[in-house]
Amino acid sequence: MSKIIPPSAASPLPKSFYERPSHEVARDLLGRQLWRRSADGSVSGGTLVEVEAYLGPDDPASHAFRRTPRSEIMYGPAGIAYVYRTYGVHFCANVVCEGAGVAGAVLLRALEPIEGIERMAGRRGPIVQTGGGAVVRQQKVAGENGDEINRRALCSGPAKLTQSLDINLELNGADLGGPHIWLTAGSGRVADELVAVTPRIGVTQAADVPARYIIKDSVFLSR
DNA sequence: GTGACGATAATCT
DNA sequence: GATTATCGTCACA
Repeated sequence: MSKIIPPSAASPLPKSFYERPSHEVARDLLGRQLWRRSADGSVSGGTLVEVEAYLGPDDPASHAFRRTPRSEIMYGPAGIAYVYRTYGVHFCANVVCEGAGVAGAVLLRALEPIEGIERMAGRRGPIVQTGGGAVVRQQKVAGENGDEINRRALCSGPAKLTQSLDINLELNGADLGGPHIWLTAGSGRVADELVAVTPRIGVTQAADVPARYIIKDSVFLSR
């Protein structure tokens, strides 16, 4: 019996992958694979299908539009994670790009779940206690009697993705070469014919700038 | 299928 | 004190 080698065991992408402008990195991240090893040792992850590029002082939608303590990480070296909390209740995960001194990052918005799907579903719901004690019912991810998990409901949005993969503020600044979080080449750079670019979602500034890169026929996109 | 709404805390002005 | 790179629920069509 030969042991099956999971795709998460592949070598992490090199630092040089991230040391490029955000738009290039974003485009090239499609089809690559994101992996997360939780404290219990389990690995979850899958193939990226939707990302957004964020720039520096020229991009009003970017946190790095102003250089502040929070955005300082986007001005630092490439190849590390930038994780922040939004709306008081969710996390978003980014990949820092460019060289030290130049701000840039790519927001990871959606992926096709491949490994650790049961764990993802467990982290996603069906019921969660919020900080204030309120009980919030979440989108249905599994049937009443242990039916098949709805893989589309797990990582089809930036905050769903972080919840499914157990990504939180502890990972802010983490090296994307592992061991807690890493990216691998997947099946390689996806063909241009599969890629589309649209305006970014949910931003109020620069709302018409095309910077959202998607695998256009994927069923695992947000929305 | 669409649109309004609230949760909730870090960050910045 | 205002804003926010979101999500799930509800009402309605």
